[in-house]
Amino acid sequence: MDVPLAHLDRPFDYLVAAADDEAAQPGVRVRVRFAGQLVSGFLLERAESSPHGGKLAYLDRVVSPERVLDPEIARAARAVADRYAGNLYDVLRLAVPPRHARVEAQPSKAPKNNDHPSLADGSDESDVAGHDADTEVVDDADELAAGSRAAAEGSGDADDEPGVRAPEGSEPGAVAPESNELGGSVGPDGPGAGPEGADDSVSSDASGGSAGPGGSGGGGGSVRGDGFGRWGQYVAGPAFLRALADGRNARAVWGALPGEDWAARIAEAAEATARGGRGVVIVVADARDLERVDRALGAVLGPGRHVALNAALGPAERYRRFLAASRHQVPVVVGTRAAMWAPVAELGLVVIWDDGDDLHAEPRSPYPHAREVLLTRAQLAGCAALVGGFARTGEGQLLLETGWAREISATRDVLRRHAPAIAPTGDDPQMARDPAAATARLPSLVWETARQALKTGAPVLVQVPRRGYLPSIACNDCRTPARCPQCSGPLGLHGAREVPVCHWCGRAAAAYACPACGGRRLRASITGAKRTAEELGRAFPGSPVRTSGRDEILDSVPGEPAVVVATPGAEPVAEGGYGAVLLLDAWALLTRADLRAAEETMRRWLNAAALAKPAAAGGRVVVVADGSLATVQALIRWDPAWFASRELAERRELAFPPASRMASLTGKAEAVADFLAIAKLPSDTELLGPVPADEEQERMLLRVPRSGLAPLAKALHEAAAVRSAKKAPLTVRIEIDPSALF
DNA sequence: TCAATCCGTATC
DNA sequence: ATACGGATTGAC
Repeated sequence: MDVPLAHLDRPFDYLVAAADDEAAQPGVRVRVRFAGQLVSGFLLERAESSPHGGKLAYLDRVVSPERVLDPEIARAARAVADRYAGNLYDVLRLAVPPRHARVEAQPSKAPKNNDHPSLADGSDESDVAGHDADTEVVDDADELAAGSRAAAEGSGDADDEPGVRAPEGSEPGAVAPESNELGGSVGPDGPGAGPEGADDSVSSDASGGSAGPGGSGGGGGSVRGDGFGRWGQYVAGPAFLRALADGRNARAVWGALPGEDWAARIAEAAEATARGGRGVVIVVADARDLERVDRALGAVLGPGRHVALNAALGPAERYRRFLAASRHQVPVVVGTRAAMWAPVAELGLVVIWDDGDDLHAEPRSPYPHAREVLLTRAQLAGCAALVGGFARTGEGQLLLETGWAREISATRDVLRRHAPAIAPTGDDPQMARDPAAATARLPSLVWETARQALKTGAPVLVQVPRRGYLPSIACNDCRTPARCPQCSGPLGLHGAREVPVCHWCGRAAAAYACPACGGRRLRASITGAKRTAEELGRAFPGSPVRTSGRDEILDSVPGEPAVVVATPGAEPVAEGGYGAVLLLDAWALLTRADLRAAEETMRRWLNAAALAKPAAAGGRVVVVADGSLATVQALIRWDPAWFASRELAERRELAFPPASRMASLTGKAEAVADFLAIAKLPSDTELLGPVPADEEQERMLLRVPRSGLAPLAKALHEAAAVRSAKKAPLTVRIEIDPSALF
């Protein structure tokens, strides 16, 4: 029910009048009288009786017979709300788009074609008009128990509900189960799910060699193909597709080859799943990626078999496409973040592409991340999952290390055939010190590489940093980022003060000395250097300069000589691939005041470098940085797996997420203090802070071991419930896995 | 002794 | 949030 109070975050039972009996099915929107006023809600479940002692009221009305809340979504939403210490209704608001009555009434013409005149829903009959509940049948009125038990209160008592049985310690919401057997074999078995849950998921399968000899990674037409097509280039690729077609719940983390037409690969995976009679949900980060997958799906599936959900759609079109999925007229849904909640019949596969992109983090309470939502759905539904990207996140690595998922990647051999030649320029202190005027001093390798590429008739991509990164500090001598000696949080310089202060715990590090070299002097990091790139462009008068950035993003550029200047995430695809990719943002990226700085740098570099031609076709990548840095090493060798494993190991050592889990509490100082006084935090909770936040607020960070997230989330939600029950005037914002950790 | 008010608690 | 009940206070 649409009440914002944490202590009312549970189902309530109502009687159903005989007139509503038919329409009042699980999943419909309802209006009920609650505490004297009419509120909206969803009907979760019908039941014969209620455990509620007091008197029951009648459902005020069924808003519409459309069953917009799929039971699978309802269960996942409850799990996600629990994981994020949020209210179920807040999650449902994200999951079910606002109703559009006119669209709902229109004959359900499926998106593009769709022939069958759909199920004849006698919806004309079920008008929601007048009905007086009171008179008629008081006694044999059904009662709708809104699932007191069914909603998987997670905690409550030990009586769990059949569907949500999960192995001990392997909370679906948690990114990776603590303990687990072979990937997926322990997953709960949905009611009519396919063959017995057994799956040896992606067994290694050496049949990869038969890949098409096509060579060039460029998006050359043929998408369809022989057997497993391009998936054959990956170890375990064919096995994965076979598992999808057979309806087994294989789960994989996929590192795409440079130049890969990844959208086509995803479409093929979707097609295999749909061929096996199951549904697919695909989530990508932005509209450009969506466009690519949309096209690829159209090519592979044919018309009318999928819908694309885009945040930019108007309410009517958005609801129309949602209904197409909800009414099971299409087996495949692709979209940006909000599509993570798309209902499909018989969920068989969830896919997320480039899960490190911060657009996957939902900005509305309770701030669930698309990867977590999709993996929770996969876990609960016992279906397959694919986490793909050129880069690999710490979370992706964790899925592999815990055995929850298997790796899909190419052998070094295959990789070598696809990768561009990548080289560092070596550290360039002048560049670092004075980026704005550095053009003349750009390492000659950069110039040479660009010039040669243009000469061969290919475009050149220049990746430059965006402005406005948070200033952080690093050792002036060796540039090791300065971290708090107490809690390993990043240090920053507040105002003109000279003493660095920890962004996390607020402690001043007066006597800071660099742990790497002992240096005592600190320097602020670089901000932007766009001008550098513009000057660079002007240095090649023969070639046009095109820019792609926040204001105007280019989808693609032709395969002709041009200098393309782009900020991370806005790089256009080049027809036939870029002859050269120049990465000029090393220091700005690497010294960012974010604990994910290195991972994010890697992701952006790989995403840009993946657009280059293979080395054999002349593709070159130059990164302006010191080749001895681990991040640069990983790029040169195109080894995101090595990098992610190293990164995760380091985070384990420093107790950073996802090796540990964090939550943040933000609010007025008194409110945060009150909250903490009430909360019964698990004993292994570590408190960091408080640290000042915006608008006279402060922020407290809580840290627990990775396996301890569920109890922490529960404790936080309970504390919020106590506070809302006693009408605490000042609110505290709870964020689990806060995205901006600095 | 009754009525107006305050506080705490439940809200199906 | 609101709405209700039971306790409390104050005036007749």
